[in-house]
Amino acid sequence: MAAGEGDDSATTGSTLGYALLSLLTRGPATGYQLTQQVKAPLGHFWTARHSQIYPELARLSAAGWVDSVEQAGPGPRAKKTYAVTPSGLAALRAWLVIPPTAQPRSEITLKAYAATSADPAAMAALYTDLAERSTRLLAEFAQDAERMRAAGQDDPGHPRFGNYAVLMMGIESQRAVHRWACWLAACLRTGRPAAYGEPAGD
Amino acid sequence: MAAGEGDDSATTGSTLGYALLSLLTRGPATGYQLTQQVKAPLGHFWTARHSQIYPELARLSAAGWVDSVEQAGPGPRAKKTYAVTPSGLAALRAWLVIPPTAQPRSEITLKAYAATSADPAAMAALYTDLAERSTRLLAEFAQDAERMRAAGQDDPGHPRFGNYAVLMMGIESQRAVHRWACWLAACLRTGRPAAYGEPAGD
DNA sequence: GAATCCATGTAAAGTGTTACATGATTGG
DNA sequence: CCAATCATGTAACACTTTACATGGATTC
Repeated sequence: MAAGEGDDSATTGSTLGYALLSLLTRGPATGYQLTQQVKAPLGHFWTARHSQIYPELARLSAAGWVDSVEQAGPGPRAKKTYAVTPSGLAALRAWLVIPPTAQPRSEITLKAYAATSADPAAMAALYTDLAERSTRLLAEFAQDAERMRAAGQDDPGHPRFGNYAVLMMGIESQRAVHRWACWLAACLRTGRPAAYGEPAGD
Repeated sequence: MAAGEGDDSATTGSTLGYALLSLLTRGPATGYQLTQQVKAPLGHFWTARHSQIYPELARLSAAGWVDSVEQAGPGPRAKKTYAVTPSGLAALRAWLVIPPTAQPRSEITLKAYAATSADPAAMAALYTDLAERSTRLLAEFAQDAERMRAAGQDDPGHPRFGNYAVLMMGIESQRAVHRWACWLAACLRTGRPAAYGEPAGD
């Protein structure tokens, strides 16, 4: 430990840092490009704004987990293209196999918890809308999945297999949301216990 | 607007505030009791620590959305039992019918995005563990659901119908996680695209 | 010439976790 | 007597969102 620079294996990263490293394993990118790439398919399960991404890239760079090269940018500042370093990849690999503990947060489920306090018709409309939204998303995701399978991305050996895996989770989640929202809307509309799995006029 | 106190309908609450109001619609409770109650079934989709709950109760009280009565507590401070006020209930009802926009966050899905960067056997073990965990949770949730149905909580007219609705979402979510984790573990174990819906020796 | 995209950053405010701090009561 | 439960709070830190700030290049 001579100068406190370079690959210090004692450094700990944030989840956002590992998310950015994951994105950079697809290839070098600028902060701006990462901001776009985090939108899909990762955005269904993880989001970050540019205001969070730029400082985090600086931290990753200070930790020696990414390298950057500067080019003349369009604006007043230089454009920086980042790439993962070997120590960054090692850190990512170590983080990946740690079982996650974070609990999910779902505002729509929280609202269901208090469903009986609100107007039943308005709440039923909320969950009917949600069911429609999930139908749209499922159609969209199914198309994406078809395209990925055609490109061989459903093979675990493909470098972008992770994109396919995340999309599959999106499909499973939206199927779950759709079934639940249909059931809940039916309950609230009729005012009586509804059976599960019946689309009921959707 | 005379004194700046009482029910000021312009006040805006945080999601946590509405979560606490939702819990209090089940009946008056202390901050400590709310801390316990937020664990299940709501805890599968929303959590909060006591350090967040106590200050939020103070804010709700200042907004006139809850009332509190003090009793002699066991410790150095008085024990406060909170109850929702009519203006608090009105605020909750208004919030409930606003369509939520917050995106869910899932660390386990984020890790899947970078699955190909890690050791396949270690990653397969991670998702096999996840599948086992979801199996355990599903058995637990099924029992809870059975108990609730026996108590008539599956009726939208029951005051605790929301507990049942949240539990149903828990069941749907865990089913989705189970199918996905089994598929992903099979992919990583065999190194080849796996078919969906086959439990594959679980 | 107006809008959008590319591209980078900072500041302030809000939300959430971990740790600190106190003390009575109950059961083993 | 030790541990857990009941019961309430604060402080410091980490994470996230919203808003502020700049300015070139491209397209309508």
